[in-house]
Amino acid sequence: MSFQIHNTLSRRKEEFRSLQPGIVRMYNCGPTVYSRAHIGNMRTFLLADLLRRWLELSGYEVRQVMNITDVGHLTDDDAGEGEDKIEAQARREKRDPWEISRGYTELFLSDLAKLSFVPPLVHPRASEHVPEMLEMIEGLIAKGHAYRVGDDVYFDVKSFPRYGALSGNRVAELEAGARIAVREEKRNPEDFALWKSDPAHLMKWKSVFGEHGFPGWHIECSAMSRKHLGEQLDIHTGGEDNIFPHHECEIAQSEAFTGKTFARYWMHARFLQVDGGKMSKRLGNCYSLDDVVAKGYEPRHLRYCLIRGHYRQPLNFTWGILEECRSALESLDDFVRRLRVAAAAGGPARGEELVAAARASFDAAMDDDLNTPSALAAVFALRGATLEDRLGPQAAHAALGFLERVHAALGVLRLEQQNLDQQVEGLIRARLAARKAKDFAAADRLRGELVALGIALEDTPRGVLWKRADGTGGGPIQ
RNA sequence: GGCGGCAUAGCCAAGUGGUAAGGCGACGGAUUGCAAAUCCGUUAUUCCCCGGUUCGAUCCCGGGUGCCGCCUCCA
Repeated sequence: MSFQIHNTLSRRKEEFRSLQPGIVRMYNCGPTVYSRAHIGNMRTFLLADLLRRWLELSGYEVRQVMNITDVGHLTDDDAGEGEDKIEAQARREKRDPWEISRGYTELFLSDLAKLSFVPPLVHPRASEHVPEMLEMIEGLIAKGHAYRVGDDVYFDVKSFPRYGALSGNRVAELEAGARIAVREEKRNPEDFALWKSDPAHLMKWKSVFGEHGFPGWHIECSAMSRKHLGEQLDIHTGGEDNIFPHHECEIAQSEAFTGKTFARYWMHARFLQVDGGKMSKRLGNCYSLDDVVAKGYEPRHLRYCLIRGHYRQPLNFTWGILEECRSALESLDDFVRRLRVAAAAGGPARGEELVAAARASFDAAMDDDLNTPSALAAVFALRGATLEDRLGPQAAHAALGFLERVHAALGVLRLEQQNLDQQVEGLIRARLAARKAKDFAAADRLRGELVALGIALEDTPRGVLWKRADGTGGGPIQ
């Protein structure tokens, strides 16, 4: 079975094949760093991380680029009007816009790290790629796809007949839409800004178009992907809202400039819903990772919560659901401990076919357009088999290996072994001896001491399992 | 108005033209020195509604209803 990807462009699943054998060039639309990223943002970025991980496990070298938009994203991009989002936030916070973008960039990267994202090759900043953008803009003018009006530059949508192919929008219908762009200087209402000039703008650059210019939002991705990955991408990802206009515009700019297909596979994540609807500042449910942690959850609980649904399906978030996710994940932690016990125990070889079947199901699910809910089901099926004691030591060992793969793909398990300090291990062994001698009073007293140290015990037929009260660590003592 | 998506048990969520994975929760039983965990059993007979195609549809087609997204800031 090969890797199947749902391509927004064709609206169907396609077999994934990279342009260059063994190498995948992937560009992920990243955040505009004007505020704290919320858990909905994370769902979209998680699609990128999941893809990265699965492609690598499938044997590809993945050249992954996720941009940081730190300039040029206006509150009304296509009209080329409105305020720069970062400058607007700077005004609200009464700070320098560069401070704003730097601060939120750091927070964003720290959130990704906490959520176990595999770092991309590079997180290019728009502000550091203005020369590359200008090169493309001037090239587009030279090729007749863009035109200058005063010190502004617009892309001429009518010069690119495929405009609308990704989103299904037709230019004629767009004109009749709710958005009426009233920039009379534009040739067509749907033309979008490549470069704007405004002396009042705080983040600005000199160029052939004047002293006080700044780039349009869409051009950054075309320029940065070209610089870091070349003219043709294998995969381009983003949130569903990016389909139009952002990605439609990127295609137009890049393809008009290079004459080549920009990206072959487009993948878009559905918006996360909260409390059954769109999250909103008004309702106060634009939760960030900090809110999740403040409620006592670990980042991986959120990660699990986000992969429990398929990325193209609607997914709802509530605190109650997050709590269910914690329970599910803890039962998987327990599964790992049981496996360690079974691997260390003696007994005949058996159950290897169950591990092989789980792995086959898991791989098939992931190959099917990253069907994480189905992949998770394969893991739980193996957990069931383990708890029924159907795995011999070799199979248990193999199962642990399988879980390494699961973790490499999903990043939600806890597999690291933690050693007990000698004092604690001594107490556990003393209690074991007391139980064996049927001195239950002493055993319970020792367990009390361990609880005070934050260690929980569980007696099983094969020995004692310990774990820390906070859920970390744990393993068998025999 | 244009473009698109979704509707599966108490909650969450896969999936298939031949009668429904998995998780969480709940209930009953078992096991355990105790505890915890675990095990067994039960928990969807309209898979939103109405038509149609078919030997047969939850899955295909048409219509309806509801919700969501883009077209306007948004991942």
